[in-house]
Amino acid sequence: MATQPVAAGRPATIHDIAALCGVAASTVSRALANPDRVNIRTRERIQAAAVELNYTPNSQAKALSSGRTGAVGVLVPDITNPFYFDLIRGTQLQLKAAGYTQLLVDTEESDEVEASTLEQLRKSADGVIVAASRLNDEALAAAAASMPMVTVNRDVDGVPAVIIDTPSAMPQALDHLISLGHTSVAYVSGPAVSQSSARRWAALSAAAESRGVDVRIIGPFAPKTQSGAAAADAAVHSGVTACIVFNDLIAIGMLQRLRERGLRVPEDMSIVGCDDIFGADFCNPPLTTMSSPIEQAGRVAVSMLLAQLNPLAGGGNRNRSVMPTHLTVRGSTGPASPN
Amino acid sequence: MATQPVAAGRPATIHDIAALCGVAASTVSRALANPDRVNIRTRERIQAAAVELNYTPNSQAKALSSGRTGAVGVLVPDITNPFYFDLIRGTQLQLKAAGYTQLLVDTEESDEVEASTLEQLRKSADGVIVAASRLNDEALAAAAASMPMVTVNRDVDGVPAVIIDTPSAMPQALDHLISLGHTSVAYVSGPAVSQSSARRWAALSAAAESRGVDVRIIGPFAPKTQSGAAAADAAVHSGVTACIVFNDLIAIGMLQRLRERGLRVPEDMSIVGCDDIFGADFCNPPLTTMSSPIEQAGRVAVSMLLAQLNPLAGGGNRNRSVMPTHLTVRGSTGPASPN
DNA sequence: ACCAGCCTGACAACCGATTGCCAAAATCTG
DNA sequence: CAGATTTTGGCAATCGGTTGTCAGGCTGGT
Repeated sequence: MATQPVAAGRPATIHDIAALCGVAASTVSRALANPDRVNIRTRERIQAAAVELNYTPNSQAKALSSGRTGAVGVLVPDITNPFYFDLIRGTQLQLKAAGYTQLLVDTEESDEVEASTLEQLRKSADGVIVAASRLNDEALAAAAASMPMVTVNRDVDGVPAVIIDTPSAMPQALDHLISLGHTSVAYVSGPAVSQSSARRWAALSAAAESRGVDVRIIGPFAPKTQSGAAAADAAVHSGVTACIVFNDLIAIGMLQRLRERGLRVPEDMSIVGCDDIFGADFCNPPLTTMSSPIEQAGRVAVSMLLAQLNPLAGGGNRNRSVMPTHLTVRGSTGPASPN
Repeated sequence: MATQPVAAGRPATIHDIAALCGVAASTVSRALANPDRVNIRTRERIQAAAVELNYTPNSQAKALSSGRTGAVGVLVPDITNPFYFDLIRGTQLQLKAAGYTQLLVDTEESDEVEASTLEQLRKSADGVIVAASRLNDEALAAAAASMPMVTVNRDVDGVPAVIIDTPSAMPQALDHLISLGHTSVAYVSGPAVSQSSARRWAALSAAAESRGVDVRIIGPFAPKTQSGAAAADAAVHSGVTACIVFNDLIAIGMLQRLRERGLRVPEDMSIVGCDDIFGADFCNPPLTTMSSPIEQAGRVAVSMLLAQLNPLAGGGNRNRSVMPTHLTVRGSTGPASPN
């Protein structure tokens, strides 16, 4: 089939179409962009020519003249953290559906990388989705003021956010442990700059107070399985019989460490994770954890961002969306040892 | 601190600098791009002004006029497959170090999505890294001819490739099983269009032949944990005592299924995975698998691509790089049951 | 048939750089 | 000190579109 234009290697431009149809380039631009600004007959000729020449608009040129880039940045602190997989997939799907390109950046848990990335993206993206930002509130608010932004798991005044409501599952988790007979529980905290960790701890300690059980905090720990060893040792040393852990990565690392030390889970120590990441269901023992619709969170974040970009398109401009979370009980929690 | 230019919201352009320094825009461009084309004094004035105005070049404009976009596409079949995490991180780090932006795309295991993505990237990226392509050889070669490309785990004539040499570890794996007394082994194959799976099977069956053991192939199976159930059932039904599995995802799924069915690993069935992904070390039992330096593979792929983009920069233009693989023995393999 | 007013499409400026070409200036040479 | 050579920096075209402005053609009303 000779559908390919005989033309040279150079891809077709708007000018080629114009020449072929005997009209001006601007007319071609209009015919393709806002079709009713152009006579239907001309338009059809142009569209036919565009198809024949296998025309695809040059996105750089479009971006340069229109100011819109058709790209959205997605910033995550650590690409290799499974928690972000589903989030990324959610944003990717929704962005693609809307005709946007996703620029995925791993900010390496660093506020500086995050800040410089945002600065760069100001010019090269129409907006950004920032997951688990490591920036302080001022910096984040400033960045949000300079370009459309949606945060995930980070609540800053005036910045639209998708919040994965893990704190609300904290009482559930605590009650679960209490019902198993635990009275002394540790919260294994995440990075000091993580708002998520702070919120989880706040919710947990409030719940503990109202129930009259002893909950202490240990940490902070980096959100990696490797941190699990230190966390496990700290937990054992603190004498608690159960831990609620900032995230599954650390929790899984703790599982491994406890096993190494000859301690049994859940007989000697119950562990509750957070996020229900890939692996939480098949680690040993399977991890009791808090689950939420992460991929959906990604999709919602994109929708909220697009609503900012096209204010006209209506759709009640929510600026805060909360994703539900629930406790998923598996094998890593059990009755407190009679001790 | 008032480092910020008093200037309006609009970010500084090359013209602002030119005006401030009383030179032409082209001079500014040169001063910043190839500094020795311009008098050192002028250059310093310009650089100072650039700093003062907080100038950052507009990447679209740069791309439009220079033809180079400063972006590299990275295509993976499934973002949520942990195998690609380290690869992605490797490419990201190396690309960032070289001043490139990574455009990460999930092609959803679909050749069509892959093809259309490549088409789009032709205009908006300087090159692409294609991992585990689902395209046929002709389509891939054609795409490679139209833009700089490096493949990962895909060998096509004339296309530079990084090959993760899992096949070379197949004899190791087989010998490991033989030494444990297994004489009847199944290869659990991956997607029919996966060249990796084909190569692994070829290596395995060759090794089996030379050793006189019985190896059969079952599958194909999609590279997801969910496929593990069907794979496990098929393996059990085939009567083998050990499986070498296309990848860890399927292997982990099999572990779960076998447990559900009341079969013990490794007592009733030994399982060898492939890739040593996140989770392989903490699943139950920990998975014997084949490991390679995946992140390094990503970095090498980028280096090879950059070598294509800047041919001058020297650096022996290899067009094929093989990453070593070795067997990592964990708990999922054990002596064959006397049966 | 005449004039107002709407359609249509062309012209040209512009987005923010890069780059070939050329002239003025500075330096070197004899 | 004149002529040759090298620097240095400006002009203007170009990349591929978008968009404001405007003139001419067509329509309709009277």
